[in-house]
Amino acid sequence: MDLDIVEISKVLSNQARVDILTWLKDPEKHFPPHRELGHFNDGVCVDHIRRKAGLSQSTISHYLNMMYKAGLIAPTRYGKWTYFKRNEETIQQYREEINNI
Amino acid sequence: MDLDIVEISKVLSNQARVDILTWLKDPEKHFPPHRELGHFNDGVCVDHIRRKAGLSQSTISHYLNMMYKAGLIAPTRYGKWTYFKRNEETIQQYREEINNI
DNA sequence: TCAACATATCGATATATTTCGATATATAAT
DNA sequence: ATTATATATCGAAATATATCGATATGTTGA
Repeated sequence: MDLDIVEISKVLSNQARVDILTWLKDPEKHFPPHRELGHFNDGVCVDHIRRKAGLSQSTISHYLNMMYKAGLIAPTRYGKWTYFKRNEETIQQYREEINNI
Repeated sequence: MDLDIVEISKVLSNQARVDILTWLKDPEKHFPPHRELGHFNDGVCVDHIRRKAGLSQSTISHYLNMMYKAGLIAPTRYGKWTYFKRNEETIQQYREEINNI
């Protein structure tokens, strides 16, 4: 699992994606509760992220997918909802790479 | 001095620029000595970086300029040579920002 | 002053990213 | 079955980035 620092840096080259990543750090603070789920254990649903970011649904879906492919977030599907939460392991690995840069 | 995390991430979104930054960490290891200057106290001249990276002179100049504008490196001019060295302060600030992400 | 050299800037083209609306897919509710 | 809802994918246009060769600028040395 060698981290691709360039790929992760591309994710972080966009303010909306940086915002999403930091919002997901503390969902209670940044998002309304999920109606169907009483918690944020698996992260936040795409629609909440879309509303908060103010971007189109397709753009958000695309951003989340690239963040997922870079290993920064992980999806969980419950019925028709997809929840995304941070993948702290990759984030920590990126921190360590940056510490060596 | 609020660090622009997006701007710095853009710099790091390219392998050649990441390489340059890491090479500059240990010039003795990565570059031949300067003919006119017996040291790397002010960093490494553009032409050495160009040779090592294998990119055109204009591309290297452009990269170094964007790295400079992001605050990651600092130039020193001696005669016709420009030497670039790392700006550890900004690099450290970026590390700290990433630690909070 | 002039030629040679190091670097910066300009202009151009190819590729990548951003962002959207439209459409497809999957699930849930009626 | 049909409709409504959530998300994903597709196709496209606008903008940005990558990268080069050519040219300009500044400096040194003959």
